[in-house]
Amino acid sequence: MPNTETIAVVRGEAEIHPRIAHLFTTAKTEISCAANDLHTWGIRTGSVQGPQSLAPRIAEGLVVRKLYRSGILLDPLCARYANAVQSAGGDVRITPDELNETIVIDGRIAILAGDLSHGVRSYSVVTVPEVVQGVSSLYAAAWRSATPLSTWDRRVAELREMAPRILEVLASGCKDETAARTLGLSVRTYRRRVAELMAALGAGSRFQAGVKARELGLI
Amino acid sequence: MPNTETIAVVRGEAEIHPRIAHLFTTAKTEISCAANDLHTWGIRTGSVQGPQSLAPRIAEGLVVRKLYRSGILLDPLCARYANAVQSAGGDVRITPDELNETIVIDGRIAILAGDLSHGVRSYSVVTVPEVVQGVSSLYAAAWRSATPLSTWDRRVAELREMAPRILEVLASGCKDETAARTLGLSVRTYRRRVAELMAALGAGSRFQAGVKARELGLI
DNA sequence: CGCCGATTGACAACTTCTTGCCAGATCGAG
DNA sequence: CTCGATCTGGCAAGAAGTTGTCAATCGGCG
Repeated sequence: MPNTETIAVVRGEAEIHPRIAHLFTTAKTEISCAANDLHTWGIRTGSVQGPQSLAPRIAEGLVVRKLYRSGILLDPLCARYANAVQSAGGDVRITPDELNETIVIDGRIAILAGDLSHGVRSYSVVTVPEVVQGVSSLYAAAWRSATPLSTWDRRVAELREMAPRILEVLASGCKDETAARTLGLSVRTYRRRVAELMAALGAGSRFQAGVKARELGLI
Repeated sequence: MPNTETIAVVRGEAEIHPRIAHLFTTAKTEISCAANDLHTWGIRTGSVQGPQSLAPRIAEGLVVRKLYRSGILLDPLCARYANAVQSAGGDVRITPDELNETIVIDGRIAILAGDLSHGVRSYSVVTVPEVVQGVSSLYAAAWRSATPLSTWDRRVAELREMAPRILEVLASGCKDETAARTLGLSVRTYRRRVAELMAALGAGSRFQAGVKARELGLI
């Protein structure tokens, strides 16, 4: 077998981001991407070109699918990016569930993001047909159960506006009564907002919500 | 006035870490440092030399004072580093309070860490005598109210060992009863450990604890 | 061997949070 | 102008978390 049909492990963003950028520019039929945030695949850092650059190729038939966690919609920058992908002709869906961060290119190459180890993240670049097929199936399943961006964005647009202030008072460690007063809301309404934030973050406890908010750079 | 007596603003770690490294090697009488974590001043990333390199100069009379947040002692690497500074002849104190991250060199230069802005941190490098004096005074006040490392470390040594597992179940979002069972503890004991963690992190709510744990890289 | 200090687990009181329900207010469409 | 939809705030029930107290256990020390 040609040695391109292997699994390569790449360590660190400096290594993986140029490869992704290259793969994105050479993709012919399909780019499918699942991300918990806009950092993993070099989008936030600008390592990958803006979605506008894909528009002509989408018009020519390139299929672009982006699957994101709902939590990222709480960040105005991320929300704007996701909408830009949609405007460029890409298809964007949102899920509240934790995602296995994945990229599939042309049904032939799959990139899977591993765990952080000593501050460095590993990525597996796979070209074995059976493995790529399996990863594609998993992606398709997650895609099917997700919700269109427009539906989610309508829901979180207002929440996004007040999310920074809510997260700030939550992160200050004070009680709901104090937080509500600080924001000029009733306790009930404040608690509604917190519940919405937790739902958007996919968090089952306030501790978990704090961790996720921090991970997403919302705090 | 010589233009060295100014305030310079430096943006980004790549800029500030080499300067700090240089200042550390040229310091004559005193290095005072306050850090909320071991990342801000380039310690965790290795940009600054290990504490052993200071030992000969400490023996010659260089005074090294390090003031850290109690939360960092939950990280074995950080705890080891702090103890190494102490072993090298430095003086290390611990506070549960939030710190204004500062370095003072020879009572003549002060470096203050600002807030993150768009993922980049600003640092102010100050040589104006009056300002440096004021910063030194603030540092001294925080130093006086802090506790020796040995006292704190005795307290958190056992907590440090089980902190990863506790933080992991906390971050999973499950209830205390479930978490306790997962760790093989009673609910009361689990809650004692969580309370100790929150105290070490200086957190008043679980949400705040989640944020701080994530910031410290404990999760 | 006995005593003492530390720790654990059970129980409980209290606080804080989660969510449902309902009345009233507001706003937009017909 | 009316009506329906939506949101807010108050109230409340229940769940989850916080902390105190006490009895039991264990290990170390004299």
